[in-house]
Amino acid sequence: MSKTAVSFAFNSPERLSAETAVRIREVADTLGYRPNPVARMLTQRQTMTLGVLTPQALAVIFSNPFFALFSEGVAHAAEDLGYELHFISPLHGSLALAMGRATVDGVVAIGLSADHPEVGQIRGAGLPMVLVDSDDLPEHSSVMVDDEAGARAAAEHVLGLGHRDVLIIAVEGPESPTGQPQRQGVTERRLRGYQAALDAAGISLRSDHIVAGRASIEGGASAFQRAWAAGTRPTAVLAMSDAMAIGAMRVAREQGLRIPDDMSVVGFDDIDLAAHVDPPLTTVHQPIRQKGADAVRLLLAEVEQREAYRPEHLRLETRLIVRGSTGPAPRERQEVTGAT
Amino acid sequence: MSKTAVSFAFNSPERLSAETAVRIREVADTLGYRPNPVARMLTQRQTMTLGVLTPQALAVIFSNPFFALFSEGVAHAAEDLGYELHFISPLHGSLALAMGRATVDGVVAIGLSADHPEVGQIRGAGLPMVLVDSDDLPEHSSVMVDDEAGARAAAEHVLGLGHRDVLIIAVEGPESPTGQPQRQGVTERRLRGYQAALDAAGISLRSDHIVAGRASIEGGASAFQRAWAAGTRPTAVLAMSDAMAIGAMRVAREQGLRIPDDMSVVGFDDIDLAAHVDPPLTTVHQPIRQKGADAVRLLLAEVEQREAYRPEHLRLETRLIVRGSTGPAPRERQEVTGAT
DNA sequence: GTGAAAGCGCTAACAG
DNA sequence: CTGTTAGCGCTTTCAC
Repeated sequence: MSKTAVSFAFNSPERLSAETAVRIREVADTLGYRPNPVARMLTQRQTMTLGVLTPQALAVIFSNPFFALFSEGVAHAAEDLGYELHFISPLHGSLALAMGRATVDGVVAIGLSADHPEVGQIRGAGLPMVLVDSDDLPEHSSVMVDDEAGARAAAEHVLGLGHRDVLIIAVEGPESPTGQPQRQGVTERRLRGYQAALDAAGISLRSDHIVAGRASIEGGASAFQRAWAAGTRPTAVLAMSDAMAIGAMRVAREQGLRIPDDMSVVGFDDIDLAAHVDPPLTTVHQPIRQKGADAVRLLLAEVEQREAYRPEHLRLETRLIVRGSTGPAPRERQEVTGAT
Repeated sequence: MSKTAVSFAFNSPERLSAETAVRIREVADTLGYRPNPVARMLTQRQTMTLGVLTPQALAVIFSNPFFALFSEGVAHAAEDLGYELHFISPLHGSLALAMGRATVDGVVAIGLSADHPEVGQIRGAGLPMVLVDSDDLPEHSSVMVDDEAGARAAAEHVLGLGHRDVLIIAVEGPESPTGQPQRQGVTERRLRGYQAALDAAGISLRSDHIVAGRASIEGGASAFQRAWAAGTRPTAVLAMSDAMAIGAMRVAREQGLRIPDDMSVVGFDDIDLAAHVDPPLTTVHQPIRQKGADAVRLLLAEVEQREAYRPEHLRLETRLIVRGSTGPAPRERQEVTGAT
């Protein structure tokens, strides 16, 4: 009984007499032996593991509904295809360091702009990668969503309801860490969408009617709070994430506003919670789970057929979901606002 | 410039002239070279990765608030200590298979009873492991919560409010997969707690006043629905998870019941959502995040000081949080119930 | 059907 | 300070 025999017993039992194979496995069981998976990875030159690269600490992933939904899609696809998943988040503050440790066959990067140093590093190393919610890099597959159209639809909706005084709650830029994997690119695209609708309606957006915060309930609450304290009295709020919209609603309510009677609110993402808050949130739906699943599918295309591989660039649809948080612009409030 | 030099440049730059080290790293960068982490793991005989063994598909982890909270704790501790995290969930339906692939230095097993075959496999292989919400195995550290005391407190609370007709919504046994990582052991312990309080009050629990379902909102809804359809009209519901309690509340409301006026509901876990439903859920708080963090801490004690290691068995406290979903037993309803 | 030997890419004694 | 060498534990041709 040699090493070869043992190896065969585990990997290609058919090349051994059935009897020997069984015997070997029994002995292995008794001894508590298991083939060392690291050594195995080394000789096979593949890890059967996919990496999910995120600029966030792992702990926030689990508390961020957007990320949780995305991971659900990724996990589902990876498991189906027999791959393990490895979440790569900053190690001792450094994503590059974590990336150096990561034993993966390819990487899904979410919320990292294409000029992020780690993205360059991975490209240089020739590791397969797909970019999600980033920019289009010709050599890499990517998945994004039509943020601009979604934002425009949201703005057109409130405009159609007669609102003329709109507050935009944006996600903070990359300077300060955001609570959600959406960065410059996404924020910019959504802003462009809002702006386009306002322009078309001949409404100019005052710069103090754009506030920013982290993409969380708290972030939305404090951003709205800040605007309110500064005397801003919009009849409608366009938030770049549902979490922020929910935070804004909470503060608004604390200020005595009724939603949607006194003020309308629109979110973005359509996380599960959106339908269950009171009032149910009008929002822009994006297929978050599917983004994750598609990203994995694209990544595996690259990982498994290195040769004839052609990058694909997916752009998924968004759509406005009208629920209870939006309504006609209030007459009196409009006047009050006019006086502000 | 030899392999050694390169290795040093990455691992112990101080053993090289500063100049050479820099030069090597530059060349490496240009070439897109990075030390192969798998080979590195092999020679170092450690992976710097911890495994989280779960009987659930990864995709459900992200949609299960209990699990998300637990993972948050695990992730936080692991990141602090410089370890990567690897979630080990059934591969092609087999946990053993996934375990075979897993390149980890140790494992946190959650919701797996001690007699689970994979637990035996890991023990046999001599891999460090800590058990969470399982049974106590003398050779392995473990973390659990005082489920029995928590359940008893919940039951005593409703009893103290005058309730005499109580419905228990339990988590399904291991036969059918549960939506939450709590199995036989946990279910049994909680049941024991409820029972003890009822016994002490001289109330006998009819067997049709225990229903079970998956530990999710839907599971709770359908379990309550089933009981209701069978004519059960309790004045109080004790659910073994907040998600189930919330599901039961939804169905109760659909049946025209007002909570807590017509019926009281108590949950278990105290997930974030519990405080934000309407009415806010009275529940048994357990330190879920901390369970995760403690498990990692214990695991690392074993991983890093193999020798003088002594297993520890932690039992964390639970405590009743009274919120708006419980109130005095309704007089009339009690009579109605009596007639059922 | 089974054993011998080479090598996956790296680290770490050990010389030089 | 730098190069040589021997493994880490496995897989995999290639003979037997």
